[in-house]
Amino acid sequence: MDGSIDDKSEDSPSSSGSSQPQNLSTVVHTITAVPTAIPNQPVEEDGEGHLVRTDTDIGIEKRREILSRRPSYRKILNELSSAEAPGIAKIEEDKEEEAAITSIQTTIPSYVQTSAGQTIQIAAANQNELTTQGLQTITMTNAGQGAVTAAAMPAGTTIVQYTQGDGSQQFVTVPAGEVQAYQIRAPSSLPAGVVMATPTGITSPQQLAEESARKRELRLMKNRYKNRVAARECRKKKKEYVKCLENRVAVLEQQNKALIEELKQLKDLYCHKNE
DNA sequence: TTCTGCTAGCGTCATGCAAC
DNA sequence: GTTGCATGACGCTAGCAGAA
Repeated sequence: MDGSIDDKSEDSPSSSGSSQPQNLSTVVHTITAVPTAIPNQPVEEDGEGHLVRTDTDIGIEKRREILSRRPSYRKILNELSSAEAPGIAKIEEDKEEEAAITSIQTTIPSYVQTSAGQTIQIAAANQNELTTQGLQTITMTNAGQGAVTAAAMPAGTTIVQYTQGDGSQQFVTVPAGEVQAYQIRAPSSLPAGVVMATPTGITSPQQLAEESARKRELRLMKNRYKNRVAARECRKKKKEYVKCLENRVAVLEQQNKALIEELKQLKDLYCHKNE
């Protein structure tokens, strides 16, 4: 470490995206220049002053274990700020933003299913009511009709398309022939805006597998929006954390300079005294 | 002008952890 | 045991700079 924050932070492997080889056994990551945040992380110099670690050395499992033990950015930052440097601001919950998020969260979309082969749009009888649930449009489209056909999707698959409050769209697929077997209900246990489709008369293992896949999709759909927001927050926090560390580095460098200067003066003084 | 490599940012999924 | 949150990993895209 030379005291400066390496631009190739831990974001590098992911941020480089498709340009990076994805074979984990051969990838060499350049990690963040903040080893204190990852205790006992096996690292080594790559010859250019960068700290690197190899996945082949530690293995994915171990790596995950190490990473999972890493405290959150907020925790780290708060510990940093409480331990020293009163100038470092703690990361606190952004109340305004939270409130905004809460209000946005009510726009988690609903979706419904009907018989296949139809393209229907559910219009709002009561626009206000729909708006509060975030449901702007719901469109049922048969993939066989080519409206929004995904690759490798069996012909006849029904696609449930919905539009979120922010304008983004999501799709859920239902295999052909099973749409009729579903009934629509809205259990109170589900969050507002989520309608659950319950299969009836499932017996074969294949149907069970499909059912579990559907359940998984439902769960993911339920979490998707929240997680999108959470990811934004997390990145924001991470940025603040990195900025904080950079500030800390700058402060420490200043202190280091001052101490060197002081040492120099003391040495001079000592030499003159001896003369 | 086109190509290429890099970086930043985003959405999504998986997973660990804490609270209930 | 379940649920929600935080965050790492991954894939994708857009923008930019330098090279051909």
